[in-house]
Amino acid sequence: MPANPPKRSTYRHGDLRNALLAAGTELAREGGPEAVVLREATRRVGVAPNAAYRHFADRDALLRAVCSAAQSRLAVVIEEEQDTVVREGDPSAVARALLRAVGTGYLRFAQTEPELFRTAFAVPSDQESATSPERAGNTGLTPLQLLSQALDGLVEAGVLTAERRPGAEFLAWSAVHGLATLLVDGPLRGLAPPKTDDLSGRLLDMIDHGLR
Amino acid sequence: MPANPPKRSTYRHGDLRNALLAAGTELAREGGPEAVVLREATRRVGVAPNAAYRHFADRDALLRAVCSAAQSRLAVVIEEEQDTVVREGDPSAVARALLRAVGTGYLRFAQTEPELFRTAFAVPSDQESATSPERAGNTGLTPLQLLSQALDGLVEAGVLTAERRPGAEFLAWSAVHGLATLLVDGPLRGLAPPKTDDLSGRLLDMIDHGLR
DNA sequence: CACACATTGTGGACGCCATCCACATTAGGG
DNA sequence: CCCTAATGTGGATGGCGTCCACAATGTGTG
Repeated sequence: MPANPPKRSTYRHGDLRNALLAAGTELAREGGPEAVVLREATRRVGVAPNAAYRHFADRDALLRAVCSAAQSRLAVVIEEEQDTVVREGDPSAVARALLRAVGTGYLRFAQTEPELFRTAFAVPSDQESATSPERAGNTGLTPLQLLSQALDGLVEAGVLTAERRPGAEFLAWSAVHGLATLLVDGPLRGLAPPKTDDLSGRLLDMIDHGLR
Repeated sequence: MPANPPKRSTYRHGDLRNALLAAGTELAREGGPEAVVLREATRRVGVAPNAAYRHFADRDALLRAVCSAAQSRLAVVIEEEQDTVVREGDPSAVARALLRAVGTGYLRFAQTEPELFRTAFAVPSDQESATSPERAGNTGLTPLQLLSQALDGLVEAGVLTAERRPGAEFLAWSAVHGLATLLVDGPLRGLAPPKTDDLSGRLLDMIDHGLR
């Protein structure tokens, strides 16, 4: 007999959509996308299962919202990483450091919040959703847009030729995303930080070198 | 009242484990890992749901078996791609072509059988399972081992220094795997073959160039 | 050759989940 | 102040994974 269920005094909750989103995100953080379960989310919020249907069409809609929130978190982590870059001196070095920061932040997020990272990519996206404001960080840019911006910077700084620019985001993204998933899900799971940092560094070198 | 259910004459099935594995693989091919459902697999085989438990500890065990089968398919596709490489002339060119074939086969599999590809990486693996014979192709090597072999070839041919060799499989794998998932699950979903081939080619160039 | 026993398949039940319909409660606008 | 639309509740349905008891069958032993 749990006295726990956070009973409301009011019949209305007042902010149920956000509360469910938060609960769902917490579930995702704990157990990945499979753990985002409607009934459990409503339970945690202290509301009947059906109440969720007033705010989300179905479980998948909730999962999509959680996914967007996770992407937004990822964007913020990348932004934080980019904020540590000193923007003085050789412009081409700065541009390269800003690109590198995208990868570093991406990989840091994957390793710090593996389940949330998995959730961020659990629902198939497309070109549209990859630029949806819901998935943006503090700068208003999504992870993909932050990457694109960094690559534009490379061109401006003359590090990358305009000819090689189109589609370069997908090459860089592929490499970083691939390593992230191998570290989180794949055979590299549970690799210790010194080794992971080495691999990450070498991968970013490969991009830096191979993109040109 | 479906007259369909393939009734057996014998009480014993005879090869239920394999039949379930085949049914599960078919489900995966149609709908990815989530579609690998015990009850549906038993239904297709014409057996009671519980019968599955004589051969698999639980649903997850079946999924793991399907996953291994999918990895094995992937290995075969890579092998097929490598078989098209003419092994004459400049040894370094051959070595590089053999590495390229790994990537090409990998990406071809992902695009040809997207759901099966997703399933192949649905269950978290580790260093051990990545070399399990269950995941091997006709040569007895798993996808990861085929890649390692190709990289060893690069060193032998003098294309890659021994110093850069250790861990190189994870760099190359990251890039290819990342692109594959972006094409299957991510924002590149539904990209048309001419464009995907272009991207794939450029990615493999990036690896070829950036690994050294 | 018969019979006990381990193996393999069946039937039925339980609890969890997503989802639907009908109903209850409440906030706000006419 | 009351009517209506929005929001939360209760109860039901059907699917799923899994467990237990039981039935059918293959097999090795005396």
